[in-house]
Amino acid sequence: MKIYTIRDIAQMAGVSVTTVSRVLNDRPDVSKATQEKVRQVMEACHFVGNANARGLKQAESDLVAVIIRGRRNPFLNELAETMLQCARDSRAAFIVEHIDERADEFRQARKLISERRITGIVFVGSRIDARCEALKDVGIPMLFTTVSTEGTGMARASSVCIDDRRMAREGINALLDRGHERIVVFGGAREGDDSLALRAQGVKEALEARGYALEGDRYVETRLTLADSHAAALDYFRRHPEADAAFCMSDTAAMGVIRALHDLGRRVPEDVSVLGIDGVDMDEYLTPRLSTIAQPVQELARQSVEVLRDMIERGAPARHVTVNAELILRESVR
Amino acid sequence: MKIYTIRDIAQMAGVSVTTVSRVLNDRPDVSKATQEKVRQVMEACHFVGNANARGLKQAESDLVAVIIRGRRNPFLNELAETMLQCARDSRAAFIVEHIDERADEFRQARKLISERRITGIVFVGSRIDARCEALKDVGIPMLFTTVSTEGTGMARASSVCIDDRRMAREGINALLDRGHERIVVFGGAREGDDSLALRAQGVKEALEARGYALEGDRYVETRLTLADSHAAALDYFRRHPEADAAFCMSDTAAMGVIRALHDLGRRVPEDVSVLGIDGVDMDEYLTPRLSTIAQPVQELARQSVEVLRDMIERGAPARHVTVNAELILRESVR
DNA sequence: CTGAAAGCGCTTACAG
DNA sequence: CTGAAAGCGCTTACAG
Repeated sequence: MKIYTIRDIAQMAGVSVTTVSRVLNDRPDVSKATQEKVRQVMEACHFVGNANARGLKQAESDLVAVIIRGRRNPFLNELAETMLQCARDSRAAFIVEHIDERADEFRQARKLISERRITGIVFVGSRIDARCEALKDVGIPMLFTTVSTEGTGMARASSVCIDDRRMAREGINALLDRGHERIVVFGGAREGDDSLALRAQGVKEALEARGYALEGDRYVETRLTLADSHAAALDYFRRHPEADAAFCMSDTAAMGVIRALHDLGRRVPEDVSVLGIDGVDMDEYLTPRLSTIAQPVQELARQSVEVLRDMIERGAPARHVTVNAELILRESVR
Repeated sequence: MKIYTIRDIAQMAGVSVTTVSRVLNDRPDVSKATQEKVRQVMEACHFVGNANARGLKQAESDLVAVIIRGRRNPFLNELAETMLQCARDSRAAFIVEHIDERADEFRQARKLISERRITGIVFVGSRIDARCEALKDVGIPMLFTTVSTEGTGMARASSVCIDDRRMAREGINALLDRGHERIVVFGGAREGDDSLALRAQGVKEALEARGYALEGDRYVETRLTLADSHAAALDYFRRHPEADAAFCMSDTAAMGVIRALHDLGRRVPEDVSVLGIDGVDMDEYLTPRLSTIAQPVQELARQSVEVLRDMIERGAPARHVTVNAELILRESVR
């Protein structure tokens, strides 16, 4: 497999390197005939330009990095996939990176900016905390999806997300409306401006508005993985057999919790109702079908692409978009 | 955020560009003192070299591409993740690409070879068919995992996989041993040398060895997604209420089938046993817990990295490794 | 419409 | 141990 360069093509087509470059980039200022000739040679050689050389020279790279937090998170992967589909017709090229949940995606972002001279960056499922400081002087458009960056002081960071706090309130209200009085919450850390922290706040507000207090042990802090939520739920329900509903801060966590309940011989939803949040394909295929607060994946993706494009192509300032999530009650809630 | 170049660093440290490059690449021929000085300046500036420039010049790029077929396939993602972990200490850099199941990963591979001058390529979950022809003249080491490339004529392609045919036989035997006589199979296309085709052959052999024929309608060809397997199973079990076991060619498909059975009011495993194949974290958290033929993810990953490294670093010829899968019976099989 | 030339930021012989 | 210079394969003013 011979790898051709633009020089090889130029030689074979009997034109200059400049002309080949022009054809390659669909510039209008090439005669029809020349264009045809060059294109033929390129086809015949299966010519593909060297991305390194292009990236090195080109000022306007149109290269956008997408950093997904967690390779195993089905929701974030669905969202990223949908975003890429929405962006398919844009002229931007994407490099997609998965980063371990425990790694620092902001460091990685800075690295990519230097290393690849990208023109934009998307964070899928990032957490907002003190590390934001590291991104304040970033000069390229950034887009956070599923989490708000309003008020973080990152001038060039837009965000598209649901109203986590409100949806958490709705989730709790739905459980209360159905007669559940002893609700346990499996969530993440409650401190910060994180979407998980916002959900925790929403939970608290909703309970208090109805005259319930959120005692400490009704909120279980856990990593939202299958294994951790399962272990946390086994432990909790053994100690609190009176609990009649669980609100889980991700659908994955909800799956772990449901399995724990079954392990303890409790029925879902007859004995305990379970509500998740995110909304993934799988929810409808579980037994029982999982009730959830579904993030609008299409809408998140569409808006994210639009906001980022506005910033990159039209120099628009950062903006913050809230989209509507939807409470979907299926079998797992009584 | 200023982006520094090697020239900036050289200037600030009062040395030549060459020297900075040497420090950057950990070459031994730099005095301790100079090294220290340069390193300090680099740290202070958070210097990160331009990957495009490096890639353009460097002959030995040590850049390996990993192409994963399907962003939504939990098993392949687990496997890829594990491989990257195994390779963490190697000096190679990886670029990971997800490619749509319907897209042509071989075209993508050729593109990457030209575009990025990679030195090696890994296919995770690729299908083997006529398109292989396109890879015969590829000059760099290739490694296929979960599928065998023995006998395909791709000189530089190694492979690491389980014995799909044998494991399919074992799966069928396990079901037969437990008294199931009306087994339906939800699989992929039966033609070709694909791992799915091999599994189909194994199924046929096992049934025939015990005196059963695999009539046409006992093998349901379907895409192994939740939605498709669910629809296929609904249709099948409506027409064949007598079927007492299902063997599904992926765990994802098994989930869709179980949901369909529940939709039809059939119990798993009391009425119908369900066996999957692959083995993912989630299996143990489903209700009922999913029985499966588990591919040894760690072993696949470890061997894949080793074989590829042998080829790249020591010029070893292609080789084909078979690792042992394990039948794990859980609640979904009676 | 076309081409010669400079230059992107590195690495790598080569010379000292 | 250190540096000046060539060159990787492109793109982009600039000139014609």
